[in-house]
Amino acid sequence: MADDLDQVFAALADRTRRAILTMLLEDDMAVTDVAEPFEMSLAAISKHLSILTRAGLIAQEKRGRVKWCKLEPDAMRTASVWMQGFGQFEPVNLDAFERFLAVELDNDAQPDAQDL
Amino acid sequence: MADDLDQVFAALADRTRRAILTMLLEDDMAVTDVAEPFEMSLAAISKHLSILTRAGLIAQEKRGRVKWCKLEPDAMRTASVWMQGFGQFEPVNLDAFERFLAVELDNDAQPDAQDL
DNA sequence: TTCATATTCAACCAATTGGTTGATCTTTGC
DNA sequence: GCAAAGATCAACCAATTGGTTGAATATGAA
Repeated sequence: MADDLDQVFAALADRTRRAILTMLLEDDMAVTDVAEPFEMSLAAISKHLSILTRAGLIAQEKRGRVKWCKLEPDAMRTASVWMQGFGQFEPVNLDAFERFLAVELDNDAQPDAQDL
Repeated sequence: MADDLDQVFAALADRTRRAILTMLLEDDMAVTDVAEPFEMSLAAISKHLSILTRAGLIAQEKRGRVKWCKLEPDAMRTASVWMQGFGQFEPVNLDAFERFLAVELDNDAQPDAQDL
């Protein structure tokens, strides 16, 4: 029922899942390692990961007993193109992104610190 | 609790709301006119519009008894920048966008046709 | 074989979402 | 003043979401 954009935007509309994507930007990770920084059960993270997978934002590949998660950056393109139609955003401002990313990493990927 | 990105992405994760934004791309509209193409109560559209407003994606201004809705394209910039960090998207491909928009207009803004 | 590790499944729960209907409020036109 | 139009509010409902816990299912290591 829900189209691709529904799933991509819905997947992105959660702080935990965005933090996961940001972590995966650095490197591929196993499910347990993805879960480590969060104050939340492994099962919850597992659910988040399947939502991200269904949206096509990540891919999961099982090797042995470990399931590796890696970013699928292509999946965001359609959504990104959709959004760009609504403003004349200057072509990728990487500086702005780097600054934003730093903040996101502080706020999201270290829930212990933010929840005080 | 939910930060700005939460609200923007959550607002975009709904076909009806995306259709509304697409309609507003053409021109500012009154609430009743926004509601007209949808098979849904005015109250439902009113809720969608307040979600879009809370997310900062549109602004509503009351003139007389009519409330005008207009796009606030700036609000999407932060989200767009966030997304662009995950892929090396070629600088705005307007052709692709135009094609995509045509499809969105057919599928979303004319629910009668799509629901057959 | 046996034990531990990696991950998911299943059932449950509270909160949120997207919709409805009917009442309400404000503004306009006669 | 009064009725109609524009829009929201309030109460409700079913479905979904984001989390929990405990059991189940691999797989790897000893």
